[in-house]
Amino acid sequence: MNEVVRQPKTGPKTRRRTASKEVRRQQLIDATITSIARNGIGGTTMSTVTEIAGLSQGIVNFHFRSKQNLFEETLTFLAREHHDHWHKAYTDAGLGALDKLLAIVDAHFHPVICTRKKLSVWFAFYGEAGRRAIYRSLVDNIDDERFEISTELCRLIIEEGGYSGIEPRFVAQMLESLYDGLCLHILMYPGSLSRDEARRQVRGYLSGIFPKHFEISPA
Amino acid sequence: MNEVVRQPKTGPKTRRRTASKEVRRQQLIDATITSIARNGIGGTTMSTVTEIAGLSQGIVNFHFRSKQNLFEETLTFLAREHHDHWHKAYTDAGLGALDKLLAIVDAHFHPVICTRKKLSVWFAFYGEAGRRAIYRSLVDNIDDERFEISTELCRLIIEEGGYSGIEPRFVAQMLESLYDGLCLHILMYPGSLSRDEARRQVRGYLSGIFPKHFEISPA
Amino acid sequence: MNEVVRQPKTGPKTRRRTASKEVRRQQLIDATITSIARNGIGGTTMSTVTEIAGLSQGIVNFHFRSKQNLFEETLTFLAREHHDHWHKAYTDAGLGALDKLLAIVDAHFHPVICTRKKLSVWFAFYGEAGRRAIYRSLVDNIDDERFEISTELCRLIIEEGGYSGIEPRFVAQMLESLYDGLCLHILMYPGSLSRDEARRQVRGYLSGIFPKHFEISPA
Amino acid sequence: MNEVVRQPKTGPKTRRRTASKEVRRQQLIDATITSIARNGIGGTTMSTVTEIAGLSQGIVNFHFRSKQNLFEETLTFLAREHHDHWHKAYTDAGLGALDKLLAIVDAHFHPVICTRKKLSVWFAFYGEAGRRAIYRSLVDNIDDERFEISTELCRLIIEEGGYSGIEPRFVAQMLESLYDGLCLHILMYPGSLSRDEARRQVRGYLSGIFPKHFEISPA
DNA sequence: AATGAATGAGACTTCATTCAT
DNA sequence: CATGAATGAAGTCTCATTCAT
Repeated sequence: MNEVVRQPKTGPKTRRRTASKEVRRQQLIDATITSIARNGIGGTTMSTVTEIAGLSQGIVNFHFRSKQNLFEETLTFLAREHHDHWHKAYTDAGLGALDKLLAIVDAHFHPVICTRKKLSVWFAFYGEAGRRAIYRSLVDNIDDERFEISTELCRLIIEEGGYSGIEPRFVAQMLESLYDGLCLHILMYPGSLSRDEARRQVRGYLSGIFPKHFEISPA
Repeated sequence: MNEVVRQPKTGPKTRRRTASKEVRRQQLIDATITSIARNGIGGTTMSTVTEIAGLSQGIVNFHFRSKQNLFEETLTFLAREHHDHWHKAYTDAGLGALDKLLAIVDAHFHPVICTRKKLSVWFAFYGEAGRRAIYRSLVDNIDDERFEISTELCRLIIEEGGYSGIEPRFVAQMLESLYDGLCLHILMYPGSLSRDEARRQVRGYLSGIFPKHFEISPA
Repeated sequence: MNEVVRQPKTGPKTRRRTASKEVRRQQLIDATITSIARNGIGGTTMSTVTEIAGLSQGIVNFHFRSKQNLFEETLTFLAREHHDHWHKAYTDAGLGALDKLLAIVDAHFHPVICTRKKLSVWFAFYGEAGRRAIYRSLVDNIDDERFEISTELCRLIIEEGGYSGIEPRFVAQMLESLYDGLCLHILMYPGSLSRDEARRQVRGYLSGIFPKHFEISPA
Repeated sequence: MNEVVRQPKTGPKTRRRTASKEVRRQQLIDATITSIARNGIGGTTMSTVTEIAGLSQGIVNFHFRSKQNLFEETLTFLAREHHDHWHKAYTDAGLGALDKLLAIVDAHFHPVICTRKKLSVWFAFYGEAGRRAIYRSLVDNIDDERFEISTELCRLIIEEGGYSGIEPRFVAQMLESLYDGLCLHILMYPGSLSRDEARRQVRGYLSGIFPKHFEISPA
């Protein structure tokens, strides 16, 4: 009664019925970023994320263990992306210390990195005690690495220029604070401060500190 | 939507103290700040606040209309306190423009203002789209006022010193970003950056910009 | 406004049965009717409803959006049931106008329709300003339809019998008031007035108004 | 040290500093009726009542024992008022049985009695199981009295007119149902049915039942 | 007699997580 | 792999009642 020759539903080529694990994960991380930007991290629920991703409710707990984990992986993703970006810029830049430093500066305000969507996530983690701790456990080493590199570059620049009375760590600290302060302003007053103006602010600061290096190249 | 006639099962166990409306309100605002610092704004519930205040659950809705309103009044309180502080410093400072500007700078890092508890609240509002809008509606005019004053002071200083190539608004913008960036670092890395170091960072920046004004008094 | 990451403390103790959306909705509507009859609409809480339905607290907000919506859908269900009942009776009745009118009358006191449980719901909506408005927005068109049909039937009966001094709308209005008044008495004094006696009351009234039509068939 | 001759603060005439108990109670009952009409009985809180009365929160529990008691006293007040009204009309009416019956009918639709505000309270009590029980415990004897009187009047009228096939209790029951049904329509569709039309409906019914009695007196 | 701040039980609602399908 | 119905803890808010003043 059932002699019809059945053919396998899934041929060797159509075996992958659904997206691969990695694709799904990235899809959900992107949706999380979008949702945090749109609804805030407190207004971001499994529903908002999965709805933006166009997937079903329960899938987050399937691919990530929990909401907490989803958030951590989202931050990790952004941190890695950010790191890769400035690190590549730093590596690819010219040989001069200033060039390398400016490459790092510019990386912070690159259109791919310095998005209001992504800034929303960063400041979501800055905004709450518990998440600040998570941030530190996940991102501190990256921040430290950049700080050390920046400090060393400043040291070289100071050496090159024979500047006096300038502490490399002091400048590096200044830069880190400026990145955050300017990004906060970009996030809060979108119309009032553009990425490019922010970049120029930092460069303006550096040109004041290292005047000899900026005499020729106004950038 | 409920209309069941309720009668309290348990008589009052603790004697009730009656305090003036203003005292209770401040008590609850203080508890809110403490709770936000301790648990984050998302982890701050009516329970955490009233427990810290040593009062009963329902009292917040009695004195403030809602949790949302409590948060807004808390921010308003801090904004007013902050404003009064720097504004008084600005008024009381010596007649020189730089003195006034430095007074404003110092006010930002004053031990009463620049507490990690209070910073927690500020950055809680920076951390989420919805709350950023609330922040702006409540604090923008204060921020604007300070920005205008700082800009004008910079203009005067530039005029006095005959500095060239410096844009007053540029410096004022820089200062605002620095306040935020440095405060974020104080909040995130308590051991690594003290209020005093932060203050010195800003002064160091200004001494680089306005060297003539700093020749004699290195502060 | 809360964003604490929650994790259920207790694993699921009862196995979860998954039913179709429509089945669950009807189950909850039935439970709502039962609860309103038992506890009143004010004493009907999400707990009473879900307990009667044997389901968990949160399920009402899952299938209906809110308690308010649950109540509205419950009323809509009863209104539709009632309408379908009298309308079918009206359609199925013999060709005579009186037959059709009596069919409508009888439908009001049919054992499936005229339950104390269901009457409880109707009068719950009559009992409060806000709910009266909801009732009107949901049921008015049905009531209007019946009123128009009844009026037309009365007009035909008057024509047939050559009755004088009788206004069709007047009789229809009388009938509508009688339905409500009698149902209220059934609801309030269960032992004192049966559905059947109520039906006979209305028929008695009509036989007084339209004597010729009742000469032969006393019903 | 304290030899000043003190005079009593409260002279014999100004002793009553505040309104008498009865005045306060009535003030609160009136406010309760207004609130029930405006907010529904479920939306009526101690606050809505005391606010309408222009008094302080805690006063209800002072003059009435509880909210429940306030509601019961409000119903009792209305029941007594209603009873006094129709009973006086019944007593004052002409000697004829029909006159007395019509006096009772008219009393139900008197402008002082048949207010939407007051109807709101009646139907609030009809609308919920628990309150229906309270209604019965408080008002049943009044309703019974009126039913018996009406029945007796109908018996007399039937006797006088020599009507056949009419059951006095049947007519009395009809009248009671009509009162409720018509009042419900007045409450729900204010524009559509006036007190006067309602009164005419009942009279129209009676004129159909007792035609001989209405031959001469048309109104 | 009156006020109104305070209490706390309980209502509605949200939502992370689970799991039958 | 994926879906989405279901659970239940926890949060916000309301409000009858109490009682110091």
